[in-house]
Amino acid sequence: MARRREHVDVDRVGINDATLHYLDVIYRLTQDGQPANTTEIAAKLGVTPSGASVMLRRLAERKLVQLTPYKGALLTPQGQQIALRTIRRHRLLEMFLHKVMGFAWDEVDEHAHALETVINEQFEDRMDEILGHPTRCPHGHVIPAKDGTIPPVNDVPLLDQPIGTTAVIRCIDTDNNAWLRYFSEQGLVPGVQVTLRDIAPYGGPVVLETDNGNIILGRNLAELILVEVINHHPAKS
Amino acid sequence: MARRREHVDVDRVGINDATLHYLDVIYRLTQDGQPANTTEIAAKLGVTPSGASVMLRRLAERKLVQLTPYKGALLTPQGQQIALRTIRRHRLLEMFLHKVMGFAWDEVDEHAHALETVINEQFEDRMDEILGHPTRCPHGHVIPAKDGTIPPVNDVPLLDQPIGTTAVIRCIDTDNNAWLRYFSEQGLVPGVQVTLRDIAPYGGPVVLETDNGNIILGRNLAELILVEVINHHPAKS
DNA sequence: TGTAAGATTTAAGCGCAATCAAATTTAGGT
DNA sequence: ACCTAAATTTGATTGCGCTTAAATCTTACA
Repeated sequence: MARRREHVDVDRVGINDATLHYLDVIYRLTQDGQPANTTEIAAKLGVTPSGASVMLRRLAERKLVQLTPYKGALLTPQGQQIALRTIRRHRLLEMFLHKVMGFAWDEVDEHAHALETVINEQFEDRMDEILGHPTRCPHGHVIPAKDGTIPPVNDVPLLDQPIGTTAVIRCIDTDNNAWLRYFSEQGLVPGVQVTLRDIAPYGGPVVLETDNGNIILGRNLAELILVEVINHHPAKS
Repeated sequence: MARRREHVDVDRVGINDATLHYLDVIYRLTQDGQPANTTEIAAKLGVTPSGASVMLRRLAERKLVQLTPYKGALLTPQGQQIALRTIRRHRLLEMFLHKVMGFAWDEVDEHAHALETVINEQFEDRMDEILGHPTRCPHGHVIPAKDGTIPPVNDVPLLDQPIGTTAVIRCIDTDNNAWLRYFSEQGLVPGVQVTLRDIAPYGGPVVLETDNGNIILGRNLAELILVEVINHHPAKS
């Protein structure tokens, strides 16, 4: 009989807080295809490298992580499945906290982090339904499906586009709350249309045109903006 | 300088999950003024009596519990303050889960229990505001104020009233989910008006009149109904 | 190629909340 | 007053995630 794609039972006992946070961090650090360093993982989790090293061995014994000693850690398919489920819950929570509870988009990460490991499938499904099955978190990160599938997106960095490009912001790719607050104060949030007017040389500032006038942004912030391009050579009106 | 009534900082580090659950359970078991037994506490928490015994000693060392060995445990004022804060969060969560998220009233306790120890003051305040500062949970239990004050209520057991009494249901005083589901199926929820028509002798059933006709209820269920009396001798209309 | 710096792992131990088994205290009935 | 049953505490141990300190591996560079 054909084996239908199933989602893992991440609510089963034996997978606890700490495990979920490790898998979450390792997932994010291995997005580039490279194994995650012990020290990097430890730093993200706020523990010492030796503590992380021990924990990584345990995760490897549980077949959640593929560990090459002294080289780094990757997630096994099973570990990735669980990580994606936690990330799904995190991003659904962020959306819920923002849209339903009215928290600012720079406040939601903290709350979502605390809640992501204690809610269960029923809670997850309820949020999903209330929100109308959203595909993105408030910052624009894509929400993985329950089966671990990642809906396709074609977000591209705004700064990779030629001057004159008009595009719609799809994601502000940072977890720095101060920066997020600044972005929203400038009106730079997903869904807003911008035109790239200038990129000053040698890491200089970037000028964006919006419906509310021009915005000058430092390069480090501007490169966090991911967009969907509308046209590269806007006709003069 | 006059010392204003302050609420404790229950989010401070050093008070963890387990502690909060113990204080919560002890609070409920000591509502009658009697110390809580080690075995009772252990049963409510799903641990062995020996485990509870050790934990109680630790809580006593931290001055959260007043422990008399072999006799039982009471909460200190500080322990009570923390317990009430947890209970406040639990009942606000129940209200939130029911009113905002649409969970049935027999589903909310489970979710609230998982969440009550991980949300913080900001989350608590946000729920309180969204809900319009409710004073009761969906089952009718009163929600303690942030400073540990308990709003006055004058709920009385329906079965303590004489036959013929008309009253409004204020609380269904049980945490048995199956019973709760049955109550709501019968339309017996807080706010509903009922008239006590009969109490059969020797622990027999009870007859209640509602807007939707008569309801016959087992004694054990009927005695869980707390009410506010409207009149003891209703005039025939 | 040797070596030093940095990253990583091992070793020993801690704190917490459990467990089981054994010892102890309490309370009730004759 | 005694003796037994039930409740409770103590003692020894476990699992987990963490710590610091010491040992070991890797890498880059002179």
